[in-house]
Amino acid sequence: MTIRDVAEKAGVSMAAVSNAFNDPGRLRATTVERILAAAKDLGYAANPHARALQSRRAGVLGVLFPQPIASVFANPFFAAVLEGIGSVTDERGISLLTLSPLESSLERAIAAAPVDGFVIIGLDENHAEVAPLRKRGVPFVIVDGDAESASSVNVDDEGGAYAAADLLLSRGHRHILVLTFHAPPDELDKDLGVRGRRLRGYRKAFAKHKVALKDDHVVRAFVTLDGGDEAFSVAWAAGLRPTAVLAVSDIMALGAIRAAHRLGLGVPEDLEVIGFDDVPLAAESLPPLSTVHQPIHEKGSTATRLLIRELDEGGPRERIVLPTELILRGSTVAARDARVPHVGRGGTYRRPDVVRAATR
Amino acid sequence: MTIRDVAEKAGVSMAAVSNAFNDPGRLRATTVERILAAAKDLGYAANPHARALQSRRAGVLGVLFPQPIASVFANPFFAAVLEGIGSVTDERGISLLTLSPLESSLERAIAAAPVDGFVIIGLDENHAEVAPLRKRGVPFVIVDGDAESASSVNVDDEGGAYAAADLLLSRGHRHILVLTFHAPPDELDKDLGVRGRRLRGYRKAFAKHKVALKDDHVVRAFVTLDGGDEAFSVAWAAGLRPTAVLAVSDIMALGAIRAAHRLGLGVPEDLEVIGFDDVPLAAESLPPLSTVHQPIHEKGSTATRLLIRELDEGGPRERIVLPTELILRGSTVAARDARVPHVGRGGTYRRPDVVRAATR
DNA sequence: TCCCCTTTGTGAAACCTTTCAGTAAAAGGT
DNA sequence: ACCTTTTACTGAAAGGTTTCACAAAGGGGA
Repeated sequence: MTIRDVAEKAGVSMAAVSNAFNDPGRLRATTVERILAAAKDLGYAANPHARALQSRRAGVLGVLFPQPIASVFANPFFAAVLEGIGSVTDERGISLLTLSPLESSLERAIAAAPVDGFVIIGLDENHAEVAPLRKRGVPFVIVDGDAESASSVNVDDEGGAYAAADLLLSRGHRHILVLTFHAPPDELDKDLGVRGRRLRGYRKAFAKHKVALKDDHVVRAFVTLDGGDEAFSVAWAAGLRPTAVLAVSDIMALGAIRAAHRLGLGVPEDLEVIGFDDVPLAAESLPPLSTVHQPIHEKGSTATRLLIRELDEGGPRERIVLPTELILRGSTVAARDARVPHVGRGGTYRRPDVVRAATR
Repeated sequence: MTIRDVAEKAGVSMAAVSNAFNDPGRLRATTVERILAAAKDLGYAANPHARALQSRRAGVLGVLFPQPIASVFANPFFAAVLEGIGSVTDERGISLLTLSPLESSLERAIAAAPVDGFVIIGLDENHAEVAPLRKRGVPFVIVDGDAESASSVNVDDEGGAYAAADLLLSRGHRHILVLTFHAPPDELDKDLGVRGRRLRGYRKAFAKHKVALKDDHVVRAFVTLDGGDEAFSVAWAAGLRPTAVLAVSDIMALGAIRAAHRLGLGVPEDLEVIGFDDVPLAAESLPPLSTVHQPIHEKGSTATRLLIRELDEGGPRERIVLPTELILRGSTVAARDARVPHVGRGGTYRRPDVVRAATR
């Protein structure tokens, strides 16, 4: 079933058929009708590859994740970003093709992906994975990463992290466990990207308070519930006795809380915890997680809009930094509202008024 | 940068360049090297659309979800299926293109998707969305749905549901709230698909125990945490006082538990709850959720393997039904292990030994 | 030395659509 | 009635790859 069959059946040229679908205004209404009827009769559907080849538009955007798909779905943060991306592509009839590094040959997959552009998450522009894209001349936008030659969308990681650490240090904590991502293999000791910026924020607060952040108090883990759980458990088993936890990701913070509970620690009375991201789950956990809010959804939607604009009009590159905000819930002893939420069976749970503090 | 440029630079024909990449054995080793070097020099990357058009292979599989992307990610079940799908596509260097019904014009998106085949989740073959696929002649496999003309992968929904309801009824419950999906608009009163089969399983058990399942005890909700929460809350507000809950989805069951806690009910002592799916989260919740286990991961991987086989060799259609298994954890008073897990702050939580009972 | 078979490589068609320049006819202006 | 626009449509090129039948060169056996 090709466009030629439809053209013959309708007694018009192939060009007319093409126009009937893509620009019906150019044809007489009755002709359009006749063509469409013929197409329907024949069960014709345009070949997407041929269309993409000729029109240089596939109607597909690629999304490149920094982690294997399994952990991507394990972390609500990515789900939220994806949702933000989807909200924009959706209204334009654009589809999403997701790629993650597990793919046996990621480079090959990236090179072969039938997409118009890429949203890259958590990878710096000079990352190896980005090269094939540039080679192909496929435009991309980077979320949570630095870029010179492309647009990027980031948040004020450093400011948010600083605010979180500052609060804990101000409350007198001196043994704070910092939970951070595992470093990608190629940047083992550099503190690059999001991880680096958040760590830098913590460190700045430590410096301000003249408190030392010892190396053994900075532990790396997988960005999953289990990762946070294990990291805290291991630190505890190693004899560390932190009174507070700073995690660069909510999901890790939640894991740490789970471990703490298992070890008989009460949160927040024995251990105060502040995460990062403010994923939807953070407000629902027991206790609700204090965290650094970032506009995750907006991150995705903004990046996508930028990319589409670049695709459509060759719009200018932009470097966007969205604000963060410290949100105090039940996993810290709230600054203004000291009531500890009642947790447990049979009781009525009341969420304390949320305390917000913009980080800038 | 086209294949022609590379051919010129390497002093060979375009066909030779193509072969150098796709079938190097046909060329002398030194020639291949020369061509590859030229390609690298020029930064050549094959155009995916042209390749797909000619070779009739895009290296992309579509995944069609039954719900808007937001709720898809909100439900760990889909994440697990996707993971199963990904585990297979991954080792073959195939990419995944995800489509969900929110897309302004789903039909158009489906028709235009540059994919080789589709894994359809939770939609019956005669669903409107499937028509454009058939029209295009794109092969597909259906997960959690019926199909005559295509392969399908399902689980023993009815058996699993029966086992869950049977247990609750055997324990003497007479006021059981059943939580089910919202029906898609086009099958409002028919009990089709997964939902229908699970409901049928419940009903069968009720019949066996000669207990009436009243209409107002079957409530429909969104398949999210909030959906389950709201459904239970509304039922409670309407004066219903169930002593047990059967949910056709874990995530809804978890939502119901949250609502129950908020209403001051203890689970399992005031309310026993059994979900369906056994998503990873089910074992982690407080209390751990009793549920009907289904091999979610396997569902995805099996379907994908089937599809790929069909694509490669035109393999025969198959209709696969995987077993389910009732798993008793903390949200029911365990049959063999009556200890109620200690829940709450500061305590040590011990998971009771899991009790397993195959549904067939 | 002759014939046949491999090896290595080529030319051109095919894949199916969109687009661009252009034509024929109808409409509009004076 | 003649010229200019506009409308409605067409023919053919272009997009970049793979594939298929075929050719040239080299090798081996008798």
